[in-house]
Amino acid sequence: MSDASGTVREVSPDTRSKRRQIRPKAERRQQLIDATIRCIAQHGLSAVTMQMVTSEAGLSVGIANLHFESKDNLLRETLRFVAEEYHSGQIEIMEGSEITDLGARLDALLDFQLGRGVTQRQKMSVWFAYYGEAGARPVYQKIVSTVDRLAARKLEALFAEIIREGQYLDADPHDLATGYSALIDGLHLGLLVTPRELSKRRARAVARAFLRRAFPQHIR
Amino acid sequence: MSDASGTVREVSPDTRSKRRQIRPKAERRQQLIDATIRCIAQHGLSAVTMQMVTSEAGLSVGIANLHFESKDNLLRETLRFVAEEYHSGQIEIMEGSEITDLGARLDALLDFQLGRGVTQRQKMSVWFAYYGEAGARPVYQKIVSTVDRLAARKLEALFAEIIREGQYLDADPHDLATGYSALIDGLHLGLLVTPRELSKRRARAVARAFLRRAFPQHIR
DNA sequence: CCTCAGAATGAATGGTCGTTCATTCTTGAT
DNA sequence: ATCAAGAATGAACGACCATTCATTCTGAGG
Repeated sequence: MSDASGTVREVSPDTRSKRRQIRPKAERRQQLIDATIRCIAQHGLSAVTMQMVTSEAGLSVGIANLHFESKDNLLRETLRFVAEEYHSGQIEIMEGSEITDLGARLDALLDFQLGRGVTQRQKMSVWFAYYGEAGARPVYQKIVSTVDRLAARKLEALFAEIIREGQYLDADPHDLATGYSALIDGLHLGLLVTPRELSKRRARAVARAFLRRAFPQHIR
Repeated sequence: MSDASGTVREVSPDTRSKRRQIRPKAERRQQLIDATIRCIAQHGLSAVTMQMVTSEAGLSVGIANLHFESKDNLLRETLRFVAEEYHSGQIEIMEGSEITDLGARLDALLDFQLGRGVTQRQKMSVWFAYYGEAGARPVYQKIVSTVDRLAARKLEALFAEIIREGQYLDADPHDLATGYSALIDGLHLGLLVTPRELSKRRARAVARAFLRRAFPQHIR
């Protein structure tokens, strides 16, 4: 599981020195993207400013335009990062060869989708902040749908395998995959907007109930 | 100067004259909320400005602060309007007495949730624009969750009735209602972000398949 | 016809934002 | 030790935003 950036890093434990540091370009870019994620989660996409992001990253204002050409570009790259992290995680599970049992693979997928890494408020906030703008920004639509399509195909293939193995009649892998994905998205939304009324535990139970009704022999 | 020249005369037949009109407060408020919805859908919540909204409504800039005290308040009232419109529509169906057959009532609910009125891009855009900010704005969370809770309870009650009538064993109305609501939310999201890959027709089919698996005697 | 309460206007204001770029500083090669 | 390359800084700038309020205009009641 590519968790290269899952945790937020805090540099230089002791020295809180203001001494400027020169770091490779790739590292600064990631540092800024991480800060952007934190800012979106805390203040909302529409309230994010460049000053906010750069100071969150512990850097000066000018640096964002040095590594990304503009605010627009920084936001775009941040969305791309979050989207790819999520989808590559899914695909790794669906393609991985260490899990051969199809039911176990479904379980692993569900754990990833509703587990620690993904459902952190930070990531979910970013996710839906962009969805909210997607209607007006074709660029965001494209980034998400491009990466989404591949995951959807893989999920459909997995479902088709399960249907074949379990000989589930009148079960359409395409519709089931669409429904499952929508269900997961909806649960993420519930976790974000009404966390008081929907715990992670219950979200998992609900998703699992969906799978159990569809593939009773494979789940539980 | 002669009016026969290129200059446009003020006396055009039925066109909107620039003559200012005085209208009751409630009407102006709704006019501004409608304009706000259109602006959010077209430009995204983070790009909406007061000038944009007021000119979309065909009014002057000052008027927004006359009827709503601030931009923040206008946006809040717009969310409240959309949220209440959606949820009162649902509740009307679930409480209405003209439909006595439970299966038919479910069908009506589904038609409303994925039908013309709700899934118009405008409304969905607004919906998710606010969801995106909900993580950072407790006010939005409160508006949505307050109105959501009631609809969720009604849905759960409807499901419980159906379960009793159909004697569906090991079906939990609470989990089923949560799952169904999440599914609908997820389908709305799909319709908004990837309309190319998810048509309204298919969204309805997917939701219907969910209900059919849960309540086979009542659906289809 | 006149009056005037208050609805509507939009130029002006003050503040905030994204972006720039002259300057400073760091680092690795010499 | 010296230097050049270029990473990092942050004050400054212009653009744009929300909000204000002096002024204009409207229409119902007298």
